[in-house]
Amino acid sequence: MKPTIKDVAQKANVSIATVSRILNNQLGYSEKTKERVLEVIKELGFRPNAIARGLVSKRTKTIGVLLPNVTSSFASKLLKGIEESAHENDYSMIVCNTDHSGSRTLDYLNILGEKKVDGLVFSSQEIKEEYYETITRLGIPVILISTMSYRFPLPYVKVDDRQAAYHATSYLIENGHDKIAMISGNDDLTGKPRMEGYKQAIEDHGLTLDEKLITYGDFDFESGKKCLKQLLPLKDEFTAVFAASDDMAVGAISAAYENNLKVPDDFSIIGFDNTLVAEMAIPPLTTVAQPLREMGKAAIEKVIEMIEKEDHHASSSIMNFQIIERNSVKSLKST
Amino acid sequence: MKPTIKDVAQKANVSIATVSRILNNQLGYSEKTKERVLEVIKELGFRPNAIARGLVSKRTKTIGVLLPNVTSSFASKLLKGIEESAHENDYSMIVCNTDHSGSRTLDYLNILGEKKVDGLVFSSQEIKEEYYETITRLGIPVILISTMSYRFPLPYVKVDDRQAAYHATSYLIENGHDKIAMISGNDDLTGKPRMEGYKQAIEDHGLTLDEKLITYGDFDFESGKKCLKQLLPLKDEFTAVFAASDDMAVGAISAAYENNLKVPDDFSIIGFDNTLVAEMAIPPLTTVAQPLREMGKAAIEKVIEMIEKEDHHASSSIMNFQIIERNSVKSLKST
DNA sequence: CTGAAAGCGCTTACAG
DNA sequence: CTGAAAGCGCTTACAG
Repeated sequence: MKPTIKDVAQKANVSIATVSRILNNQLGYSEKTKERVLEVIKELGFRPNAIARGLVSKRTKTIGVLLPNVTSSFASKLLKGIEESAHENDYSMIVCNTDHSGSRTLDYLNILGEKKVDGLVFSSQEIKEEYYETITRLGIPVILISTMSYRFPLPYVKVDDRQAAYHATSYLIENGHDKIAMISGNDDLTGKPRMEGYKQAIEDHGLTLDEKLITYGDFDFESGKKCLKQLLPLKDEFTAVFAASDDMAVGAISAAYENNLKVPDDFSIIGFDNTLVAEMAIPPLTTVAQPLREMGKAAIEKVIEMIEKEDHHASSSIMNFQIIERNSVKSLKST
Repeated sequence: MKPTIKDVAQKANVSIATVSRILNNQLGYSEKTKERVLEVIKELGFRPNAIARGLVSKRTKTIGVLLPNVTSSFASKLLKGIEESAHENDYSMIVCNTDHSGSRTLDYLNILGEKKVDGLVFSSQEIKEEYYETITRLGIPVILISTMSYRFPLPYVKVDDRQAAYHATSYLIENGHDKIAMISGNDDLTGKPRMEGYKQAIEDHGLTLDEKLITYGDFDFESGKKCLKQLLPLKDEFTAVFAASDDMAVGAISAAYENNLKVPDDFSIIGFDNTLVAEMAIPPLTTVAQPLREMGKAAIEKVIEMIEKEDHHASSSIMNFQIIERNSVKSLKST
């Protein structure tokens, strides 16, 4: 049997209260007993039972992470930042793939509640009323990543999508493109603001918006392919495309390749996120970078602060984006 | 305050034992009291505290998952299979990024032990003696994915790397390539058997092995680039390359692109894994598929069976690989 | 069919 | 500086 606190107390000739105090770096024991107890602990290979500890302390040192899709390169990079920072702070993470399903999300929320996670990180999904209700019922702090809610006042960590999209589009325009298509997301969360930024940039630069050139995907690779195929008949009406995610941008490049079109010779493309696939693409993808790792880190630090201060309010953070120039955008200026 | 089992017992006029029985679908209560209790539970919005439950039942319904790198496309796809299957079986997963570090791995193993996970999934890492010792000490079942150990008898789920590599290499040979370079992994786990399969295929087909054409990476994108650059001066001495991972294959394609070399015109390449990046590559990558999702699923099912049967022994599974033909290999036959 | 009680392995007042 | 005791929220013999 694995040793418990009782075993070490007995062997060290002290009460379990004393062992507990030593374990938790509290006051109330002599240096001598501390040494003795520590020695017994090592001797026995004793490890405190976090479950028992959690039951009384009401802290499990674990955080629930909800994502719509673990497989996306967006999630991969985010997860890395979250994991790193959680581990640094002695927290573990339970990761949940919601698959964008409402019932799955709710289901997970309840499970996470039963498992008494100390806090929640919720990424890239709209906060439905029912989610908000059950989160509130759970009574634990939440931080949103790459999403926010006007209705529900939850703190978030994100980039200003509208502004970032504005810059991405402007970048294309500054490179001499005046007919720009868009592969947009189909949601209100990030799809819409990114599209608005795109439209605004076109307008501000005195170009005319062509709604035909706007196409809607779901941020994934396949949808990027599909969108580009939709755009194909209109090939002569644009010279560049702005994709609302790297995965979609790479999908577009892939569909172009299938149709013997080359990027950036036949058209330029700029992505969004700066995930690993952006580097991996042929040609390497010019994109607007979201600092995914830092965002994960910031989110974890915020929840932990909320947990430890027992204050479920936190400020939100707008992180900086940045345009990473690689080889998928051709300048039309010098030609 | 959140309702406890006591609250529902009181309100339903029964003992907590009865509530517990109903909660756990045991025998020993009338249909009438069951209904009443269930109603109270709903009324109060009662959810059992999994921590308290875990303390007495010794089951937490959570599994620890250790991976060297969550960001890799290999891990992404695997994680998806693991998550899906865990959730189907009402288990949660704590994911741990070991970063290939021994101390981190050990650290995590201990934390997972303290948190009383019911089982462990350990992927893509060598089992060092100290790992094995602490795993044994924890007394919970483990399943290995894409790794195994001759010294320590732990059940695993993997593909036969040697055989798969043999087939990948043979595939190139059958397509008319007789000078084949390799971008190998630098470890004994999967790197070595894949290289052996490669060598064997070359030998069996009566070709001559050229050690100069073997180069060593660490399975990641960057190392694939680096390896291809090493191979560049030898460009005329091979027509195809076998890369031990898709990430490295894509890295190689990327480095080729930088050097104005085209795949598959200037050389052919076959990868290993069939992760999402293989589909995303330009050209789409021909590769030997590991059924990553199924492997994750099989692993979870095995641990759960071990957990529930309280028998820490399980059979290992060799999963089937498959060559997925896409566009990165050119046939030299018809030319 | 049902309840009282012990106990899981800890932490935390309380008392000395 | 230290210990006895209560209690966290459950499950599980045991007894009826």
